[in-house]
Formats: sequence, structure tokens, C-alpha cells
Amino acid sequence: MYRSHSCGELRTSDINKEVTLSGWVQKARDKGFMIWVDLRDRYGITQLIFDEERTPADVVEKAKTLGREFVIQVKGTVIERESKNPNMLTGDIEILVTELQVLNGALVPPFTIEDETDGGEDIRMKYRYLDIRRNPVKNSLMFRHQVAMKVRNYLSEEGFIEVETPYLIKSTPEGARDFVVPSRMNEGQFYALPQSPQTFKQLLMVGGMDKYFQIVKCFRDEDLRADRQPEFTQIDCEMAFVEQEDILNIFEGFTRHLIKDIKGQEISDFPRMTYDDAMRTYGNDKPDIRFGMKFGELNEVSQHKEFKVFNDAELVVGIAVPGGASYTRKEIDKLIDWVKRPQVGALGMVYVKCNEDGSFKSSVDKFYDQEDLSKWAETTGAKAGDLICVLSGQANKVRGQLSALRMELAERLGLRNPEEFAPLWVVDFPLLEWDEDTERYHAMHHPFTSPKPEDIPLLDSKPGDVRANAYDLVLNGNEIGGGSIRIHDKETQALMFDHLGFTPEEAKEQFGFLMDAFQYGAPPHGGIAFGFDRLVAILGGQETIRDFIAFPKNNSGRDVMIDAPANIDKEQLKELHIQLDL
RNA sequence: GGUCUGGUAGUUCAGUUGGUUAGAAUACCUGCCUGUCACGCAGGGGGUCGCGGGUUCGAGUCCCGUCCAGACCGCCA
Repeated sequence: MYRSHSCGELRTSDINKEVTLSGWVQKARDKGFMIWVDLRDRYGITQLIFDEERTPADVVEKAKTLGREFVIQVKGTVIERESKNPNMLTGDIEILVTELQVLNGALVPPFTIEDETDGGEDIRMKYRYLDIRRNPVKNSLMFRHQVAMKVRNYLSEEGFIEVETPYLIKSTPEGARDFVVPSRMNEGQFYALPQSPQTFKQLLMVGGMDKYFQIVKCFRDEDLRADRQPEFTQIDCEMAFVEQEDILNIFEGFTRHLIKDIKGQEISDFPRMTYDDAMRTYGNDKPDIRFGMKFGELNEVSQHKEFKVFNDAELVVGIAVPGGASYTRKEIDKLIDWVKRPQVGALGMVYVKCNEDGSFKSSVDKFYDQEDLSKWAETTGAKAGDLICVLSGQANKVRGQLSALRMELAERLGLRNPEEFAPLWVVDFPLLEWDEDTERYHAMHHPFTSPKPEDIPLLDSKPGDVRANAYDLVLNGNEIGGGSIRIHDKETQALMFDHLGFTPEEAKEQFGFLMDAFQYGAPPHGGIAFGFDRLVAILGGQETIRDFIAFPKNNSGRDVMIDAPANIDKEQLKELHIQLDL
């Protein structure tokens, strides 16, 4: 028996018990006459004591050789501490050790195994197994487990069945780049890893599986971000015989439940906002609605004077920054530099200080009088003491730029409280999006998304105006879920492929299996998929998803611990009939 | 593909205008210490300043290239 108790459970009620503990040496404090060792496992830390007078001499000698992260087993008696530590759950007791066995030694770890480690991201990832011993990472992984359990339980109780779908599937040109896997038995042919189980879950609906879900790995060979990994986990859901309204209601309940159960918060308001409104009001299809700073469109109240920049612009739009009137000239100049960075790309910024005395001071006083500026303040909702930031230009671009500024300022002003949760639905997404590079439309969500029936006549005349039965679930400025009501008949699906530039032959070759299935009694269906890693990170109050993944990839898609990806040898390549062209 | 930031001791970082033997903290090692728990005290070891080239009497410092890491833009149906 390696242990009778964990390192987190002994209390004063256990005093005088003979116990066996195993764990890692967190720290040894050798005072000469006595040695204290903090013994750690997943459950906590318990202090061991080796005492010249009460511990056998050979055991004390052995204790002097213990180093950080040695794995040891001890036998001893639970005793009351002479000086207690109120900061520790086990701080009233300690173990008077009678037997010590070193189960395994350890090299000195390259960084400290503490909550506030001295190690940087790089070294922690290389020795991730040591990093996982630290509370922040350990707790994040345990938190992820908890969320996964609650998701499974909730959906299962709602009648959803978890069904596994294959990982080795077929590559398609739509959407993200695929990870491909060569097939040894089928010379020259490749599987692809799924970007999502999309077509399979639709086929499950044709198969009558009615309410399906799966917590499933998905793969996309695209560049990474702090919240994006090449392999990631989705909560994938699909239902038959549902309309958009049904899905929204069910998964609104699901989201409320999770936030209540995990964070103890009741969500009072769960708004729905159209894509158009989100873009106009927040410049963004995933608005953070925990704070205001809504867009005020200023064309009408700014394009009647001699200011050419505004007069030539498609859109003039501003936001009110709370308390911003106190910014110095220098601070505002830095803000202007910030929006002019290539990542944001604004050409300049006009500002208006709304002074406490009700007067206005702007960077364009030459063109606009106090009456003009008061209208700007009215439109943007600026109060005395605020700063109005105004950008202008091509509508789509300028919305994106002002949205970036809004998020940045909210971050700086501390308006993005990670313990406050504000979910909403964004609905009525456009079905199609114009792609400049390929000069054709592509599906904004995916090619299986159904158009709104009343918009179908626009498919030929104004394809960009057709709205889809598509919806996103947004939480605190992050897209955590998205889905749609799917097409379930062959004709509409063929029409979609046609508008996406597929020839009938291409459509048949790539998605013939789906359209065939639609001919055998496909029920109306729709669904949604949640980014599980991101959901867990946001519920955990973090921006980056990496610490919620046991073994994540770095920015370049590498696993620096096992050093993957890596070359394979010639024999392997030959067997796969692959020649490298480097 | 692009923009920006960084790379100096095991680790996290400082390093002024280009100038003597490259520093701090922490970790590590040795000794001391009668209740420690961020223990304390004394001492010690530890460096290819990412790599390559250039400018210079002299480069951690300036220039060019390159590699790596991180954030972001493009991309992510």
C-alpha cells in the first residue's frame, strides 16, 4: 500500500493515527535540529517533520538528502503542530515520520513548481508534465473536466445521445485547410481529419438519431492565436424536426444552466440581435455587451460642413469613452497612433472632449461649432467628462476599426470583468459572403445552411442580401457557438452548390453521399456547435485556452515537448507511396 | 504571407553614449541555525549575451541577414 490518505485530507481529528503518505517533495526546510518537508499530491500539501529526538537517526540522515520533486513514501504519526499555519487546510497537523522511502529521485526542475512560477511559457510547455503539477494548470484541467461532466449530464437528461463519428474522412475544398492522412492501402489517396463532424451529424438525423451530441476533437490547418489551436474540442449538437426558434430556446436553457451551475449566476437578460444590428451598433458580429460605448453614426450631423475627410466618407461613426475628457493631449495622440497601427489601419481619428461645464473641445473646431458637436454627443450618448472618438471611411472597414478601438478602451478601462457573463444570440447572418481573392461568393457559415425562405428569390438578383437561418451564441465578446437550420432536400442543396460555384459534377463527387441521403426521407433538422476549449476558458475567467488543454501546441503548431511534427523515415514514405518535394 | 515585441546565469530579468573582470533576484551547492512554513544567516559555483556576417582600435549594445518565441492582421465555410 503506497498511501492510506492523500496529502490534502488529514485534520486535527486524525491526531495519533498511524498513516502512510506518498507524494512529491514540494520543499524541505532543514533547520539542523529538525527538518520539515512539504509533501504534495493532487489533493494538497501535508507537512512532514523529522526530529533529531523523535525520529530514528538513519531516517533523519535520509531526509537530509531529499531534493525538490523527489517522489517519497513515509509512514508516521499524525501529531498536532506546536506552531500552526492558518493558511493551510492541513496547517494544524504534521506527520512525525518513522519510516522514509525514496520511490524515485528527481533532477532539479527547470522552473519552480509553484502557483507563481518563475518559468516562462516556453519552458513550461517543454516540461508540461511538471507544469501540470502546478495548481493553476491542475485546477484548470479539473475545471474542464467539471464543465464536460455538466455538459454531458445536461444534454443526456434532455434526451441527447452521444454518438462518435469517424476521424478519417474526406477532404473538401470548402472552408479551412484540412489536415490530411495518407492511406497505405489505397495508393496515392488521402483521408482528411474532420474540421467538424458536420455531414456525419446530418446523416445521423437522416438515420433517425433525432437528438445527437458529441464532445469531439476537430482539426483545422490554419494559423493559430491565443484562443485557437489546430486540434480543438467542440460540443457538437444536432436535432431533427426543429426550427431555429427551438434551437435557440433549448441552447439558451443550456447556456443559462451552465452559467448557473458553474458560476452561480442567473442570467436575467438573454438578448437576440440581428447581424445587421450588431454590425451597426458594435461594428462586430460578436459584440461584448457588458458595457455600452455603442456606435453613433454621424453622417447626418457631420457632412454639412467643409471637412472634406468626413464629406467623402461612406460612414462617419463615433463612440463615447467614459471619463475620456481628462485624457492629456499626449494620451490622445497615443490613442491616435494606436488606431493607425497596421493591425487596425485607420488613417486618423477625430476626437471631441465633452467638458464638465458642458462645452466641447474638438480636433476639428475649425469646421464644427458647439451646436454641431452637441449633436455628436447626443448621437453617441456622450456625457460631460467623456471623450468622443470618431473614425470615418468605407463602412465595413471603419466599423471594424472602431470596434477594435472600443474593445481596447474597454480593456484599459477595466470594463471587461471576467466574472460577469453576458450571453446573446446574433441571428440572421448573411448566407453568402463575397470573396475578393476567388471572385465568387462563399458560404458564410457552411454550404449546408438553409436560406430564409422569403429571401430565396434574391439568390439570383442580390446574393449578398440573402439571409440565412444561422445563429451565433456570443459570450463576453467571444463567439462560443454557432449553428444553423440545414438544407434537407436535394434540390435546395444543389441550388446552393450552384451558387457557390460548384459544377453539378463537383457537387456530386464531393457531397453526393449527402444529397443521396436527402432523397431517402431526410427530416428537417438543424444544430449548433460550441467551442469547448474557449467556453471553458471564458467560464474560467481566462483569455487564453492553452492552460485548459493538457498538452497544447505552440504558436507555430508545434508540440515542443514531444517535438512534433517531425520527419518520417524513407521506409515509411515508400510504404505510403509518397515522395517529398522540398 | 504581413506588422509589432522579445531572445543575456537553471529560471525571470536589468545592462546608460559602443569602453576595465557582464549584474540582480530566484533556483542550485556547502556550512550554521531549538518550531519552520516565501524560514533566516554566512559562503560558493554558475554565461557560446539565439546564430551568421558587417561597421569599429573596441560590439551584449550599432547595421544586415537568419532562426526561435509571443501578440496581432490576413486566414480560420
